[in-house]
Amino acid sequence: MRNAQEEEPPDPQLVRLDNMLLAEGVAGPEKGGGAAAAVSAATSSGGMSPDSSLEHSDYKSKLSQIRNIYHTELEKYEQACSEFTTHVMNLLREQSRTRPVSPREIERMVAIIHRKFSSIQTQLKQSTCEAVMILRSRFLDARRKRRNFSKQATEVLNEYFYSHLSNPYPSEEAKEELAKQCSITMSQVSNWFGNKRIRYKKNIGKFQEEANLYAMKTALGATQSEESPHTPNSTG
DNA sequence: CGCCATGATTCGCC
DNA sequence: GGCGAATCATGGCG
Repeated sequence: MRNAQEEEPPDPQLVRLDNMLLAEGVAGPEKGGGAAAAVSAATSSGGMSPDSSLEHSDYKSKLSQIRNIYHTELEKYEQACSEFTTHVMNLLREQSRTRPVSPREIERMVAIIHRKFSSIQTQLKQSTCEAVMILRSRFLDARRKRRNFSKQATEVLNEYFYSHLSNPYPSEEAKEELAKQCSITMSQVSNWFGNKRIRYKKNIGKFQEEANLYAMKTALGATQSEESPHTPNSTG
């Protein structure tokens, strides 16, 4: 305890950890709001599939589990820190009967103790962050759970894309309609069109066959304007 | 298993 | 906030 005397600025690593725990709703003020905010932040761009509410609540319960552990541990450390501090103060008080103890020395001791305990807290924060990251990658990274859309959904999307090939940018209303028809979210519709536009542009030749197919389909749909029960086309 | 298709995410731009 | 581009990670087929 004699060394480590120099004043260190706030550890950027620690600040980073604090920010992250706050963002994840682990270190936030209260339970419900924090976790919900973290989830909504994590799903801001990619909509979650509608059937993921079960996994979603699973995620929330696991996150609050992590949160509880974090808080009890943190509280334990803080309590231990203050207990140890008063203990050392008592020792110093005893020593002051036999030798001079300057206020500066007391100050220094307290600072050293706090530094030690805060380094322990940093470890706690680090492992908590790690746990949250693992949880997130398991539950919220939709890339790990990608499922191809149904053939019918892809058909609906392709029909729109190729019949609006000159301007394949569906409006909000159109996206909503497509999402409803395909039983997917609007974010997924946006993702699909984003991917489709860039991939179509990159290699128009590869999509020529597909383009012709859907051009023909819409042409047929326009002339027939009705579909018989057994034809596989679904121009609606 | 290797390869490509595909849905989702990230980053930079406006 | 939406978009293009690059990238990630999985699905699916041979």
